[in-house]
Amino acid sequence: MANFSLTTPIYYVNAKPHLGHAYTTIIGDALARWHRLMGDNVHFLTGTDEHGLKIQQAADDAGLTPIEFADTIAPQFKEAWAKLNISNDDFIRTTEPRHYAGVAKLLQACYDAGDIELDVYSGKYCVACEEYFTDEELEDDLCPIHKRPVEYFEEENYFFRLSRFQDRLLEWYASHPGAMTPDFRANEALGLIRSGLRDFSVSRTSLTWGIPLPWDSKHVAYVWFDALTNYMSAVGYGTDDERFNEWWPVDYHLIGKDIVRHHCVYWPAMLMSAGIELPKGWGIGGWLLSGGEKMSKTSGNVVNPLDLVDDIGVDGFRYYVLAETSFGQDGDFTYEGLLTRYNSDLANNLGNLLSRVATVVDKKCGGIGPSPAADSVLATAAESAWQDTAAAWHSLQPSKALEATWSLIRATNAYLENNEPWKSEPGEAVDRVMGDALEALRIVAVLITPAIPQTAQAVWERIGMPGQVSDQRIPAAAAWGQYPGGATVTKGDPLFPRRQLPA
RNA sequence: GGCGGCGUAGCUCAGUUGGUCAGAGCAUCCGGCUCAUAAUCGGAAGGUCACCGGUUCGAAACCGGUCGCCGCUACCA
Repeated sequence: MANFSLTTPIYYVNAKPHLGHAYTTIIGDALARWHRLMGDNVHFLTGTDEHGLKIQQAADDAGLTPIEFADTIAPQFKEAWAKLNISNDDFIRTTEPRHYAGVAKLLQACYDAGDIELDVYSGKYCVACEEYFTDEELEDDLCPIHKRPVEYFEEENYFFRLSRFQDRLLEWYASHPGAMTPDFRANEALGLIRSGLRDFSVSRTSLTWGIPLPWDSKHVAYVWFDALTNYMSAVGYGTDDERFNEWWPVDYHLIGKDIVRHHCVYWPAMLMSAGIELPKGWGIGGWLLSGGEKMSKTSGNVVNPLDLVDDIGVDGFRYYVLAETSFGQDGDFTYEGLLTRYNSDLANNLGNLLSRVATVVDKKCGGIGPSPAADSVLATAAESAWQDTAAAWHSLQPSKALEATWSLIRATNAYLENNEPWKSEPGEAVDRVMGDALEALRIVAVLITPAIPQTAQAVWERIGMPGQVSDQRIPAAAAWGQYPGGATVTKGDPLFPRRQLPA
């Protein structure tokens, strides 16, 4: 059994879970479930990033200590993922002891390698923000947030000598083509490296809410060494070498396009310095916009994913997110689009297919599902459907995977039209057609498991299959002809009641 | 400014290395069916493949140019 591990970014606890978090996490979950279906031993990691100035400030504002504050937000992410049916195997918080151990170990390794050195960070600093700004960010030399003059400050920081890694990074990526997906995002990342790399600071003395440097406790690790290291500390780096060796390197880091630099440039350089193997892959997603714009309170387009789950169901939401967007590209969430997808694909195609099959089996076969024919024309449709579905998941294209699966649903609807079993008297001819349709639905149930697991199980049970569909294994379970004659087929309420589009 | 990408049916987009490549889904219209959630199946309509020029026996696809749009360009989806 092969190991397959993947990660989402860890989410900063200065905000509650929103549509963007849900988007990346759902894609990760579907991919994790696909690999479990393939029989891989999967480790799917997500978590929360809890250090830093903003948390310290937010905690102060709330009259809490930083950890008390983080303790109020982190559970909200866990609850959100539970509600979205996210099957993460672990949830790491950067405030956990195991993470402290991992960060300390990585920092020490890079320090020992001579790639972390004391230097002076200088820049223009807004006292109100307690942040540095670049000249581009300043507006007429004023802080863009407070509109007040900034001061020139110098601060003693430890720096990671990223500038030493430009050639090594380019060489590594050249010898690992396809590591970053999709290609156009990979090109952007390579462009960043070619344009020259500057050292970056890895510590602050002005900050207290963080992990102290092992060799100089006056300094606290600054964001990147802290956050990125979660991917390793979660699987034992610094605490359990055996476990770490089992799970590292990770197969895929799923990330958003805005953190490419840190994951595809900083992170591999840090690992090189420490003498640790690099990740095998990066999946770089676009943003899920809302009504064509990035979500923001001011434009009033903020979408709460949990509200949508209440409205359209967890699988309705998951399906929409996975089917409507092309991974890598920005997607656009619209409520109309959500309902249109739901009606056409889930209610009309899949849900209605299940309904009509159950009814005909009830009327013509006494409610007992007949076995399929080995030479059904649907067998070839099923074969190409699962192969195309598999290929799409493996190239990180959920929307294509679903499209491929849906081709079998369409073929099955057409098959029923061509044979019109409802016109025939009960008998062998009808049994054959309905057995084929049920077999197609069995395979569909398997193939939709990663995307819409709850629905997959419901279909599985309605057609009378025993046990958990998630226990099925591809490719064996995708092979034609396994629906056992004699199973009880259940008519029931529509899986996806059609929804009225708002006028 | 620099680097990169895009402009194909009303909409969202597929179109490997140039030769049935002019396609899919949704939407629209017509017809069939009535087992089914007014669902489904079939068919039709609709595109000078942004524009101009070039290479070629042949280009949506290769080259040059024009117009338009977009992404990335150092701190967290």
